[in-house]
Amino acid sequence: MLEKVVEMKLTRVNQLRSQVGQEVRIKGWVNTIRDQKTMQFLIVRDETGLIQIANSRKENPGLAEIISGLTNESVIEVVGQVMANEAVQLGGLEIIPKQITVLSLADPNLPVDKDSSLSIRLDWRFIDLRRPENHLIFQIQTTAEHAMREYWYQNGFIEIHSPKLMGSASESGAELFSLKYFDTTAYLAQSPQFYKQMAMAAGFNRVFEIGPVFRANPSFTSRHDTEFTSIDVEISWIDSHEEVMAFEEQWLQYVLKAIREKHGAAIKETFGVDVVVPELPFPRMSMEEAYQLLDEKGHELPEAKGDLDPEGERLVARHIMEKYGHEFVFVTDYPVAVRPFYHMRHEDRPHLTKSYDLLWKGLEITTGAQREHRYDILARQAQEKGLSLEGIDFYLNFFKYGCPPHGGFGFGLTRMLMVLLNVANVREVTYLYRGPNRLTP
RNA sequence: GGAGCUGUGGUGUAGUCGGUUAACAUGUCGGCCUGUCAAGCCGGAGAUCGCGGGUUCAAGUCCCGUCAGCUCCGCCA
Repeated sequence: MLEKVVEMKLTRVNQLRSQVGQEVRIKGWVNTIRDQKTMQFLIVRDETGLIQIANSRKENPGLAEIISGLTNESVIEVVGQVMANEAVQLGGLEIIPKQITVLSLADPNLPVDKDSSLSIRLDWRFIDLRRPENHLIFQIQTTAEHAMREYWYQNGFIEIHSPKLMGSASESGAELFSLKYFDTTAYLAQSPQFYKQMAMAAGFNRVFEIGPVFRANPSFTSRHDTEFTSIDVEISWIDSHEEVMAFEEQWLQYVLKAIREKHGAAIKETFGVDVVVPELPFPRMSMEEAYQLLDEKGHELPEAKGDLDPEGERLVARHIMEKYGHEFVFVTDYPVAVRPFYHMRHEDRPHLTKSYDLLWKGLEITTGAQREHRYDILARQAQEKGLSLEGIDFYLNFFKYGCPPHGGFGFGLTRMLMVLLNVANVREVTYLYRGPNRLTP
């Protein structure tokens, strides 16, 4: 008899409705204990939902003792009969237990709860992540990445995995983490930029990578971290950055459609956000136009010549929403001064790059551009930016032996989730956050 | 790197112009309770108020320093 029980198939909580009257076996966490004199109630939680377990002390004193010894968040196995019961507010279902096994007894003094500060919740991230809304976040992330890959796959992209250990910097600007590497120094990649461009020189035509990047910036904001997942795309045979934007908007539309179909209702219920599948094309606004707009709106322009400050980005986004009813906007043609050396410049306006940023609800989620693929021009632009050619020799070589015109973009995965779900901090949507003051857990 | 705010039992908070045993909720522990469902009721334990220094007869409460957290700016995805 006992052996038969042990062999019984595991049922997930969300399948119990179809098992009324049947004997089932479930496993999960103890969510709530209501231990009364005659009746005992447990709420057990698994990844799919909550179910009440109801035990009569008189009828089953042995189980009563086990239940009285339970603690919240303990992991148990319950074998029993599923009963429909209108009186049960939790879905009208309950299990009358026959056997309860404690698989992992939890210390009753939990160090966090859902109302704890973000910092404490991050200290105890594995407990915090048990909450269904956190499961949802990572289910959405999974759907997003899956849809991205589907789209790439359907469009002939090749996936690459570029090294994260590098012998030199890939881009100026963002600072690098350095580490001891045998008898020399290595750097953690702050971007797969150079290596995805290498794939263009290698004739891969179209590539993508989803991978970690590292930035040694002491950034104390709600949208920065020192390690994050970057989504990178690079495309050959383009004539301008417009083609990169055209790709990105179609790709994003596909991804958001998938997210809306699969999680739209849950996102609405849990985060109160309507997932909008964006219409094509996304609105575009040149940096010059953006500056004019901000000037008209009386926004004091930042000293940094030619870039938008966060407030400026929000104002532009609001304007686009009012005028076009669109959540996205491509801001294009950034001045040379605020862009890296490898961005191609406009032939007729050499002070402007063929580049763009994508803002979603006022937050920057992408930087893209057509790259400069002509060796001499690229080397000259690098020198103008004060880079030593020896340091990027390996990179410049990509353009020396025949390289297609190409362009691409980098996209922040957690920033996308943050904006999608309207959460205030990237740490909430990052599995394990890394920042200037956090290296654990 | 710059600016601001915050730092009180496990967790979340209150603490009024500085004044005697630091309060409340929740969790936890014990007891009670014939089906609960954010269970309820009674009782207990638990904080020397981030840390260091100062002002004062007296400091959680004021000042300085320091550390930590958060937010914004800079940097960027």
